[in-house]
Amino acid sequence: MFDVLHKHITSKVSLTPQEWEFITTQCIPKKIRKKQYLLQAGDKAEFFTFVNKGCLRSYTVDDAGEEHVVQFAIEGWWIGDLSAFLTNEHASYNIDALEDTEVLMMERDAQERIIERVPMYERYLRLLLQGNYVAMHRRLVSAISTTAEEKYLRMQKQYPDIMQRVPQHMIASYLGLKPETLSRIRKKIASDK
Amino acid sequence: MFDVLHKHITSKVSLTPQEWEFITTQCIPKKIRKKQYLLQAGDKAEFFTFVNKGCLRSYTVDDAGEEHVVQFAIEGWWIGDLSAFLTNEHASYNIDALEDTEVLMMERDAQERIIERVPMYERYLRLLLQGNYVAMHRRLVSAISTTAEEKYLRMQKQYPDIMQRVPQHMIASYLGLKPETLSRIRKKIASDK
DNA sequence: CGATTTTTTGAATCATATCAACGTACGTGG
DNA sequence: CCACGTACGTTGATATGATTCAAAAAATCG
Repeated sequence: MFDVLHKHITSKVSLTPQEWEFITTQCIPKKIRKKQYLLQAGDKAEFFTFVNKGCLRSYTVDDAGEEHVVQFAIEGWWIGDLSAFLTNEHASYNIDALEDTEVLMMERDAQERIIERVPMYERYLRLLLQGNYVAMHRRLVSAISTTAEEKYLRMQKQYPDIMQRVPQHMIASYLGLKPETLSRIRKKIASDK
Repeated sequence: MFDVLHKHITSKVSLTPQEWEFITTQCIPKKIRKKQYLLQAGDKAEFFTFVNKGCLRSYTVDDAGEEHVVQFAIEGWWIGDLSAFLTNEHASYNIDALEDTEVLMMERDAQERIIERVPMYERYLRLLLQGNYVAMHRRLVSAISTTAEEKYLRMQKQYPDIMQRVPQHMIASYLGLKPETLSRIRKKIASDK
């Protein structure tokens, strides 16, 4: 049940068995069926979520009613509206399941309890935030300064596992492209070989 | 000399006079002439910089030799290669001065000394990082899902002060546009009124 | 199996980039 | 302080990349 999380944390920091035991007491396991919401825009963002199995996606809806995928998360990823979680505000994203999914939910208070009891946990969170920050920055530079094809190739290289399991039109959305455009790019790449 | 920084920190957290005094001892004031580099890609990112007066910009250079402006910073802003600073790696950005500029430089060790002595300083940093994160996220969504004109208008709304003092082609670069395109957008907006 | 969603394809259109030329502002050395 | 050279911004013509709209083919779901 907690294997994936244990592996993830101990790949970054060391824990004593007691510390790990405590962390597990703070997680709320939950199963989510495909298409079900985990979080909706406007909800209080009371928790952050670790994916044990399955696949989730977060997205915003703009004024024109268009969905924009913000993030995908598969096994071993955290997902949530980080800025809302940190600032204790209402979520501006929706999160839903693209497959039947098992997650561990951690409430804000639970995070704080862990930080108090497990000194290395704060470092783990900082590393997580940093990694997130760096990845987002790369994505921003790519979004601003490359063509659609380059964006697609870059994503394929960086997240090959995700490409294989999420619908193509959501990848298009993540990249800021129209589904038709992505379809044509794929065709072109295939024929280039 | 330290007024701007004092105002900035105390707008987010409270400090005792002694704490503030200590912080000032950890800052290295420096003057930078227009066009001079503060940091070059490949340098060790040993410090983070607070702008007292003037204007700086950070940018990357891509494989094709094109510059991409990552950030501007005027009075009251921090600037640096945050990911390199946090991870203690080499900078991937350049930072140079767009005007004659006065900064306070803070080394990594200095930040750590302050964190030790001034408990609220860590919270200040966290708030800074969060704000940064949220702003970057908005910029990303804007980059992915809006037209050139919308990006320009959004930036004008969010950073009117910066628009007035940096060269137009750098704003274009920040937005991921060509200078000619930005010129035409401005013309169109002016005539729409 | 039928119904719905997703992907593909085509043609027309729109937004932005490119290339080239020109005018203007700017700062730099004489 | 002036004059020259370089940067910068604007404009026009054209090319390219991406979107839009419509429809058909393919995949998935119940």
